[in-house]
Amino acid sequence: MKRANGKPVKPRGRPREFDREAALERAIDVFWRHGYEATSMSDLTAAMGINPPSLYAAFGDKEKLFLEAVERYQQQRRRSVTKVFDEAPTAKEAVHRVLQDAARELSCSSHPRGCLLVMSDTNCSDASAHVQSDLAQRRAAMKASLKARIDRGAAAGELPRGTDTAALAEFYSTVFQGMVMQARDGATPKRLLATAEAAMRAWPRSVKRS
Amino acid sequence: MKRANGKPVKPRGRPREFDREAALERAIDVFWRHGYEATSMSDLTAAMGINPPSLYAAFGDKEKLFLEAVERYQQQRRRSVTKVFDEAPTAKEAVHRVLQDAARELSCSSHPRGCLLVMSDTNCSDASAHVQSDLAQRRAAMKASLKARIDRGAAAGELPRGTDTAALAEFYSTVFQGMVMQARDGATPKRLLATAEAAMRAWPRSVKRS
DNA sequence: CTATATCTATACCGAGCGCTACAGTAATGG
DNA sequence: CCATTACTGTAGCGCTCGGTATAGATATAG
Repeated sequence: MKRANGKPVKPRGRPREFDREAALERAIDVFWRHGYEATSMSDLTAAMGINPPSLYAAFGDKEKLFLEAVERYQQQRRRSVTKVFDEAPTAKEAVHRVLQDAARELSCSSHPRGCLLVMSDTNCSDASAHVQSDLAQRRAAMKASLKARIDRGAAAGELPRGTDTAALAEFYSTVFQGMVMQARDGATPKRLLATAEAAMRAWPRSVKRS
Repeated sequence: MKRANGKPVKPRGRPREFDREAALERAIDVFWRHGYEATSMSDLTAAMGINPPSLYAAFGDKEKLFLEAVERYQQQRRRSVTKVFDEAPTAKEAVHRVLQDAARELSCSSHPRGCLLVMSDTNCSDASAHVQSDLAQRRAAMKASLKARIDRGAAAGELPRGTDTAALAEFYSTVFQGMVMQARDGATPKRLLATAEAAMRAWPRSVKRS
């Protein structure tokens, strides 16, 4: 909490006893496992180790808590993807590494299977339309950043002339989202890596037979 | 309703007034839109045009109704896929046509987006573990039948020696499931078809450079 | 110290959940 | 015609949902 001049403001009353960030991490885990609607407030309070009023005071309501969890989750993911995009020498190598990382992450045993951003708003009643559109926008942004990296490669002459970079980004987004669903069904890192390798065979090759 | 000897048994009391199959079709539509848990009994009775006791008498309970809806949905899908598998001259052509059909079906405006089998148990509480494992088995069976068609092509010499047909089936299942998620986010038939074409570029090519 | 602010825990709100008991009705078999 | 059967709609069961009012405790500011 800071003032407009940047100086931190000491909160007046009794300070919060639980660690807000740690509680948010617990919430991410529960939403990750069951999605937005199928996670109940009592699931959340139990996992976060706090009582309902503390949750509402700290996070607003269930929807705000979920969106904050999603934002935090996405920040972490974005960091790793951005790193790969920056460090990989070519667009192809960038996509390759992102898929390889995804294969490992999606099936990692230290957290729930799959991807919070892709899965958690799949089964919703009409009451959660706002959450659904928020996540859809985030997914669209992911796809756009992938396209931007591919466009950078295209501008560097890495791709055949006239390559449809939007379609290419769409294809690799599709493969990623498919890998998420496979991971949900228990796919091993090995099998996911094999799928990633197969997907890379679809990368456009220059037509050299002229 | 038939007796053991195959002779139809006339039901004794007052016959049901609504069309059981039509009601089941309506139920499929609702589950397709919202998934298993996010669909409420009142959603179902409203869509099916019947009252709760009629629903329970005809279908058992919510879980039985859902599983019957899934079975009927899958029967229809299986018919079309089996037809393509039988008629296509090669495994590659079979996979190609299945993906093209999927691109059209998944984004068809005459029914909900996406695929009931892939999506409807994504966000579940622990109470629906049985439904989840049932659907996971069905998805595994779909993948197995795809592998069987690819194996048939491999046996006919269509694929390079040593091709991992299980990995190939897994890859195209992954692409299909990814297309389902793209369709859920509003992908057009055109974009889905482009993704299907991209996926076909990953089909194994014989190494002819010797 | 007092006044204030915000924490904590308990207990509870109205609403909706999946499901069913009940009463009334209507079509059948004998 | 009557007994049987299973339909129909209503009304409500116990339970959980997301969310909150309340009361007591505790750390701050002045």
